[in-house]
Amino acid sequence: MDIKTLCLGILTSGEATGYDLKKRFEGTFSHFYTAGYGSIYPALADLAESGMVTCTEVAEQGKPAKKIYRITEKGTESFKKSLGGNECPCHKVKSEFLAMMYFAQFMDPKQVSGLLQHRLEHIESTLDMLETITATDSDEQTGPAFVRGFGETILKAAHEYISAYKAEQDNTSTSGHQAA
Amino acid sequence: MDIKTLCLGILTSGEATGYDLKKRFEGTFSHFYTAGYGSIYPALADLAESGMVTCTEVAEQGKPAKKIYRITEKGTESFKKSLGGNECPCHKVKSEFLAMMYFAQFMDPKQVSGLLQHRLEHIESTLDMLETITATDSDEQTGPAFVRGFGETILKAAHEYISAYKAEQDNTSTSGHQAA
DNA sequence: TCGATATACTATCGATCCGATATATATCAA
DNA sequence: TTGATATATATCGGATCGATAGTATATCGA
Repeated sequence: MDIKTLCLGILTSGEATGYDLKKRFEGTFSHFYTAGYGSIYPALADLAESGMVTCTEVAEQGKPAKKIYRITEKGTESFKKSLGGNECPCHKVKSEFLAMMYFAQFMDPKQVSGLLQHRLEHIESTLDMLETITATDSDEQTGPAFVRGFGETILKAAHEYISAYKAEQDNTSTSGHQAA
Repeated sequence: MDIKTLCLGILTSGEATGYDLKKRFEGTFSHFYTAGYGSIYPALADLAESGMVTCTEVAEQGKPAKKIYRITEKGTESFKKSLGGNECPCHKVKSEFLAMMYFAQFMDPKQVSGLLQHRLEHIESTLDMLETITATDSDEQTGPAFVRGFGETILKAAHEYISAYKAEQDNTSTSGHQAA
């Protein structure tokens, strides 16, 4: 499931511009997939070239021309095929946060606490975003619902774990000494 | 926290070859960071060139020569500095699994069930690995303990969520119709 | 004893991808 | 009027990664 395939998948639910796709990646998708313009535009160009999507340029007053992409029948076929083929889709986590935490012994407690706090806030804002989407989108398909629920479950578990650890840590370090 | 920094960090706990580092990435680190030889060897070469590590080539009977890397004082300094600097370490998930599940409506229930099953097994084996490590490593530092605990928590939450969904799904699809 | 497979160790290439950046305009707030 | 912010395009250089290759030993089953 590379970016090209994923873009194709999103386009099955309706036409979109590159900009629109980016919005999607910043929203519902942000908790399990990231993609910037540097990936999206080349992907769309490739898809257009191989006939998976059509591109219609629409001139607009004052604004730069839009390029609206629509999936073709060939594109839909190809998308379904790539869903069926590949047996073992990977699930990768690349966390600089955990990498840093692994070396917590090299940091002072205040910094560690800040790191944890920062992560907690990030988790909270992602959860808020997921909730907003749920409230808005009333007729959610089973797939998107599963993925959103997965995100919520994992984020809540992470939040709880980090909170508990942080509380313990903050207690230990304040009772023992006074920092500069 | 790029691969170079991370390799440097691992080397703070003792000398290692590129092969050793790969083993580390396949073990404790696998649930939050991945790195292959294509990243590790160039990283080590860079680190050696900039004086962060030294490289000692040791000829061995029958086997190819080992290159043992050791962190220098400059390297240790640099590592601590990079831990202190950067404010916002990211935590990214890139999941082909969730990307596919998002489009579950395009797949037949059997395939979805297989996908979920496969993921469950993968989670189970990762959990087993983490447990084995805990059992082996008796004096675990706070950092590694936090990271391992984080992994266990998240993996267990994911397992529970997927199991519950799968059970429900398998029930619905078998009672309703007979597949070809 | 032959071939397969695993372990130990090195290394690189091509493809992919991604962050940062540039360009343009319109609107909204200070 | 200055400067954010939103809409929309696009690309480049660099990071990274998966796959692959090479070399030697040891074990294990047929």
